[in-house]
Amino acid sequence: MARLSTDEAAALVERFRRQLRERRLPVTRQRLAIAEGLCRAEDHPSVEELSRRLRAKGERVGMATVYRTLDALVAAGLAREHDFGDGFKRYEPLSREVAGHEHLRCVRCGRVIEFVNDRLERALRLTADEHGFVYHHHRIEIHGLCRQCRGTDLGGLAARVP
Amino acid sequence: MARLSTDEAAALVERFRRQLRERRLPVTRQRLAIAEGLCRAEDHPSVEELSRRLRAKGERVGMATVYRTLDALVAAGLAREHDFGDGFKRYEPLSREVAGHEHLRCVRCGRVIEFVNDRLERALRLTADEHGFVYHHHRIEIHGLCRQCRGTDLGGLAARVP
DNA sequence: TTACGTGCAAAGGCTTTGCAGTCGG
DNA sequence: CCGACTGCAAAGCCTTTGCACGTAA
Repeated sequence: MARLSTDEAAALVERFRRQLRERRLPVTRQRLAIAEGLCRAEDHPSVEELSRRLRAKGERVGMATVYRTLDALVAAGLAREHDFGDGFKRYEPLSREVAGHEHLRCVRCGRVIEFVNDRLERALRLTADEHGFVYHHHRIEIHGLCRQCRGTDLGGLAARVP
Repeated sequence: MARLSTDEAAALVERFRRQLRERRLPVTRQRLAIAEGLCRAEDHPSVEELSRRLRAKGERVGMATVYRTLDALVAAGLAREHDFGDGFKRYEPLSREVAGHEHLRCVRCGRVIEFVNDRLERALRLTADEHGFVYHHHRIEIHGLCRQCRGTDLGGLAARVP
């Protein structure tokens, strides 16, 4: 969930550090910087964006390392990967304390906000079961025009054939 | 919806043809072939796959044209675009007669099956509204292991840190 | 010291674009 | 005939990979 408390963020980084140590893998400055950068995020940054923020803080980290570390965080269950159809992936920290949540995205400005609806989630698990599937995960996104953008939009999204 | 009846498929192609004529745009052999190829599909083909099927039928159509025509079909509201996270987009014909539907995808073999749940859809519209969004569209996907694949899987998807 | 990580640049995979030739209306 | 389309190849974007060097343990 974006916007972790300071404690949650610290705990998440600590878990990452522990996982690395347990596996006898080097805990590098870069890995910690990336994990911390992600945990501090209040939104769902892309690799590019996260990289930019680290650079702004004076951290020198190559893009490839950001990609590799985010993959590791996702594999470790400490981060979540999203593709909202912007043409690139976005990431968010995944705290144990915080329940699963879904996303509402503005088609105009790209703003993403979160919401929780347990009933929805239960319904999806049930549906998977009804069709003989073993549930793994799901994806729910609502795309629309946010409050700030609705005034601006004048129907420019009408269907058109090139 | 994949698996359109012959009538629905013909109607969809006819609507495409009409839209083109109305806009004084050329109705080309390629465009019709692509529209028909998509309407005949029983699944959710990628550009690559659709292209391959056309070629198999003896239709010579360049990839760029397939991309451009699918964009046109989507913009015209006659097709739907999906990104199930395979690294490429997939398309399906969108018939007026058929209700909206969601997708259930096998994480192992990629098979996609469809289901309808009006209650879910209403809940999403309501949620958008509650957050001050003007609803545009949504996305619901369930990822799991299908009946055929569940026997094969032995937990090889466990989290791991590289 | 040694195995793994890092950074850079090159390579990949899908999609878009530029342009000369072609064709529908 | 004219404007739009097509096909090819080149370019674009995001992401992954190869490799020499650096560094945590």
